[in-house]
Amino acid sequence: MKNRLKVLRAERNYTQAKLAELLDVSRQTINAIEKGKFDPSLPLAFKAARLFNLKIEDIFEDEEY
Amino acid sequence: MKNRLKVLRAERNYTQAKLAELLDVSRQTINAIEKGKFDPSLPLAFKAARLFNLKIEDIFEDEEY
DNA sequence: GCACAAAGTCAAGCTTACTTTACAAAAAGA
DNA sequence: TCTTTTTGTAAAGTAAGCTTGACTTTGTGC
Repeated sequence: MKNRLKVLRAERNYTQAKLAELLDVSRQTINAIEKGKFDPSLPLAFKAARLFNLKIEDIFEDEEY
Repeated sequence: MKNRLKVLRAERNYTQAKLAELLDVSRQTINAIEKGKFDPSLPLAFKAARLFNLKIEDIFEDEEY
């Protein structure tokens, strides 16, 4: 699953640590998700969408087609 | 996390078993999600959204506000 | 070049998503 | 009522999401 977290972070000048704090997860979790090591849980995806004022689909892209 | 799976199923006359098959998970997983026992993974949420031609947000409702 | 911040990564452990098997309760049809 | 389908639930196991702590690598500014 691809995602635009890195770009969204850059737009707001957030570090991985800052984003982690805002989403209430560890910095390593943000790093792992950005790096595609695993997908976020649905609740975490919702939190990110809320934070960035976007739809989940606008942040995460399902590649299973 | 609330969800409209039961209603969407009803609209299409799907049993839990049928929906499970279409989403490639076990029947118990569908039952557990409908019953609120746990949240689906993000990939599974995407699959459901694709199946019903809806946005994830139109099926699953985050209650964390 | 050096110092510091940011990003990347690893291991061990815990929690949650999901599996299979199995059985009971409820609903629906004859 | 009896029979069958559907739903609910439980136990035990595996896999994925996430944690903390620690360390290395990369980037940036002076």
